[in-house]
Amino acid sequence: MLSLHQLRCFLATYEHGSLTAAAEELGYAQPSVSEQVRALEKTLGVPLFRRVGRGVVPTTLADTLRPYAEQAIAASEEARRAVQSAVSLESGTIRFGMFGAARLYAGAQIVADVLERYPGVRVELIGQHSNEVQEQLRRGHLEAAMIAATSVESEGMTVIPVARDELVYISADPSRLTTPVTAARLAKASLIMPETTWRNSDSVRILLRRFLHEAGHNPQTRIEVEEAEISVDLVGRGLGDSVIPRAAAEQLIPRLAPNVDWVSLRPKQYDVMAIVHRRGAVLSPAAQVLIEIATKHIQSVAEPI
Amino acid sequence: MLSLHQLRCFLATYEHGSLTAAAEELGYAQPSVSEQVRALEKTLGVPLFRRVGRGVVPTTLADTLRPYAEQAIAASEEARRAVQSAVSLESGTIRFGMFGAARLYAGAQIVADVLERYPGVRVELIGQHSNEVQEQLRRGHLEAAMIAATSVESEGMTVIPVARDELVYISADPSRLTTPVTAARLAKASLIMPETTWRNSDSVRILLRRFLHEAGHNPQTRIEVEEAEISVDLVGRGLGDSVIPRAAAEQLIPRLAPNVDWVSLRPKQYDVMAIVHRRGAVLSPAAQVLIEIATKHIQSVAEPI
DNA sequence: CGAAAGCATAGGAACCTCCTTGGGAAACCT
DNA sequence: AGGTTTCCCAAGGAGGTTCCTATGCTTTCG
Repeated sequence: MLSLHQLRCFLATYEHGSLTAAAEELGYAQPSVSEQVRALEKTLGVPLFRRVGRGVVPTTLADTLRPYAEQAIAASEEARRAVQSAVSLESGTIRFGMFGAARLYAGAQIVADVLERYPGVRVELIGQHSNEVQEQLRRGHLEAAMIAATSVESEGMTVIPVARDELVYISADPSRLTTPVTAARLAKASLIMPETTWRNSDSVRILLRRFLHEAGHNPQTRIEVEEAEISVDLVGRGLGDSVIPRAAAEQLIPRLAPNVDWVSLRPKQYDVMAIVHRRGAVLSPAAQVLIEIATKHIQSVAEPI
Repeated sequence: MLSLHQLRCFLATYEHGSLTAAAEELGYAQPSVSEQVRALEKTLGVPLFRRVGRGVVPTTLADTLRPYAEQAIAASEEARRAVQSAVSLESGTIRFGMFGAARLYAGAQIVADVLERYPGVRVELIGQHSNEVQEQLRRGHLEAAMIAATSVESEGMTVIPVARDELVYISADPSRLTTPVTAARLAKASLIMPETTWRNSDSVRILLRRFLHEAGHNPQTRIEVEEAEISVDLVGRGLGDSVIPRAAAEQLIPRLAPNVDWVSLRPKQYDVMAIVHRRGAVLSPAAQVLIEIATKHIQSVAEPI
């Protein structure tokens, strides 16, 4: 089988017209280079050099081989270089999981920050929802992620809480916002909830279910939609109320439904955001950078833990 | 050190997302591929796959590496292919030595014939003079050549005579061409001789010197020029006479000096053309092809042996 | 003709490659 | 939930490769 080592020896010999000189350049003894070249000639089945008195002379077949050999060597060296520069974050891709709400909070700003610090990299923020992200983590397609920790069955995962965000009750009807909403009142409300696909494992849903169960009530939603933006929009149209993280409320309400306002639950409920990665994993520099930046931003819009 | 083998294992693993599948494709046991990949990771100093439960998942560094690995592999395969096609004369270069006069006889026709039979090849006809060609042979820069055998000290060389060509006396004065020219007459003639640089080792000179010496005369040349064409031209202008191979005379006189004619020497003298190569050398297909074609053409203009 | 240069060969030590076997973890299947 | 399968890693050993030193042979050069 053809090997780079053989090609290296061939090229050195070709350039020097001498096995001895090639060996010296490569830091080997002369018979070693001789052996490699002979092996190459054998695998190709053709003579590459004529052994002629003092020295060796390339055949025309060697002339034919040379450019390809050079290309192979060059590609292998390029490979080394490219990987090194990627590992030092001069290039390459940083891939990081992030659930929908967190992206809403700070996604664009995080990408901008990373690109400012590492102009050569490509950034991928992956995943729509915490559970989806978690699945990718579990499968190893992601190294680390920022997720809503409440929804995590954390087996095999290391979870590092970073910030918490209060869940607030939003409504277009000011009369429902005069006092904090209790479980009893929430159970009677007509709710519009997002994240339909993840109905049973969405962290906000889990929190609400627990909140209601503890007071002996059952959750009940009137309208299910996929996007948080749409549920806020619908609340603005007076079709129902909703419960969403406070940072999401502050971001979405002014934009989508200025007539909507919010009030706390009683007792207050918190969605916890956390960094998550496989237990025992050694994080790449890329992942560490993104964790650092994402944490900083999340903590600037939500409450640090 | 990076090796093609490692890259091959890496690529197979990358494509299958599995060491086992890669091993199967490559025809190895799984631990072997595993070892190669680990060695590659070690030499690069970076992780290329995350080992995650069942299967492995490429890291972004693997994504970075892949195109370079593919390029290196591709170049090595191209190398193989290129050499094979060159050895089968589908491509590559045929290099062949040929002394000036022989090129004059049939050079262009030989090149045309080779190209017709092997459209992909490049042809190099090398060398101005038999001695120069012979030197290149000795140094191994040429595999084989067609030379004027008279001038060869053939030690270490295999010489295969192919054709002989009579040396003829040419003149613009018809009165000197009525009878064959003897050594006595030649000694008195005013001669224009080509191949100045090779004065002492040119085969025609050697033949003439021997021809004259045997009759007790000394050679004497009036004008020395480099090119056979020029000497014929000068003979046409009546500045002297010359002795050149008959085939050269037939080719050059109509073109350069129609008023010139020729006559034999007495006794007739012959320049011998031969194929020459290093003793014991195994000739490449390319060289064999050129020998065959050149021989055919030389024998069509000169007298076969 | 002797000296120097340069390739080939030989033999042995170190290393690499590949295999088989066995173990453990994750995923899949009742 | 428990058993089975899948897939990876680890270990150990056989066989091959690589690389060295030493030596011999041929060519070249003074």
